[in-house]
Amino acid sequence: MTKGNDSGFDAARAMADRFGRLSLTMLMDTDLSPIWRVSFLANFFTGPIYAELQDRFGLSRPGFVILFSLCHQDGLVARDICLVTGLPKNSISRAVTELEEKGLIGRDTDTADKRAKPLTLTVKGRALLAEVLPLFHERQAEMLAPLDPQEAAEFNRLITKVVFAMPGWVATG
Amino acid sequence: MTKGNDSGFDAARAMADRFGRLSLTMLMDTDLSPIWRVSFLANFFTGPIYAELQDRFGLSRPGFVILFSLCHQDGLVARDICLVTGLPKNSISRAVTELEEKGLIGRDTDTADKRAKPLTLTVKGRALLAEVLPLFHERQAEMLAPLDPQEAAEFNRLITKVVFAMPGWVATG
DNA sequence: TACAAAAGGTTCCATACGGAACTATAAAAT
DNA sequence: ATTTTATAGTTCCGTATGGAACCTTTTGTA
Repeated sequence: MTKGNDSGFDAARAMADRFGRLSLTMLMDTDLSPIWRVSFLANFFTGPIYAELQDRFGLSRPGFVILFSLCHQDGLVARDICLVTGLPKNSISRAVTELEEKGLIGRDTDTADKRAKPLTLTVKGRALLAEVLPLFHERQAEMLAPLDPQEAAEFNRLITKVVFAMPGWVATG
Repeated sequence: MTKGNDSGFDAARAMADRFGRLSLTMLMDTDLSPIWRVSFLANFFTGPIYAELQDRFGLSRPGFVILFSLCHQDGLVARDICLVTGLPKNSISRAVTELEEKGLIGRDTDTADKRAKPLTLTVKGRALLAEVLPLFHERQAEMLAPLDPQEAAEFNRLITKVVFAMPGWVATG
């Protein structure tokens, strides 16, 4: 990428070429540009990668989140996944069934609470996850690439601050 | 909000209460936490507001984006909206038809290019938009509230930098 | 010109999605 | 103890979604 005094112009032109001239307005020149930038980033960032996941690995978005969650904490139940993703419980239920049928996770019944069904990652599930994770790592690296280390650290600090203030204003479902 | 040396703890507890303990792990302690924070913010940020838009005003997400785009630039065509949102053209086509039926937008036929159908905001559409925009403004203010002015400026600078680097790595659809 | 390729929109159709009702178990209340 | 209320998951079903085929107009090419 050109690093000159015209790099701002280059970036704007590349943006317009790829996303249309309107995108410049939406990202920079409206009252809602800050919020639009967040949506825009998340949208074009995660959208394509989940599509690729579906195509290449037959793994749905909820499916991936379940595997990813389980690799960090075994024995989670469906409700845990619902809370952290905001997805409705029937979507998670379907995805769990699907993952179990594919042998990617196991589903027990809690002896103490027979309603709950703790989930565990199988060897096969862990292997698929290992295959898939690099895609996300690459993507994340690309996202942060334009920032130097100090900027990246500051960006992470600020977005963390914003995110941790959310419980105060996000509607309680 | 409590501003003491325990505010970090308070924030973490509030987060766990609202989104589950797992959310703390996902937001802070994984290799993909940076990317997760972006998704998380966008998800819980825009999700509820679009649901409210549908319930209270019968306005779909594509519907809102179309109105919002048109208020900044009249005469846009469906394709412009597709590019800036990443939504497929049939979704936009449906939304446009719906908005026209409700009298919120007008749809001409370009005399120079009879394929294109430039859209315009009607008085009614402009009025609905004026009614709806405050919701987004409030939401945006809440998002940025935890940051002081310098931090907010820096956050905006950094996310802009990230977003404008996207054309280099987002797949060309 | 003609003819192929591309582009803007619409329609068709299979699938994904999420609200609501339901089952089964657990906790709370009287 | 019995009844009510709440919770974990599943199933049902109408709706929304998006890929693919299609129509029409425009652009590029021989």
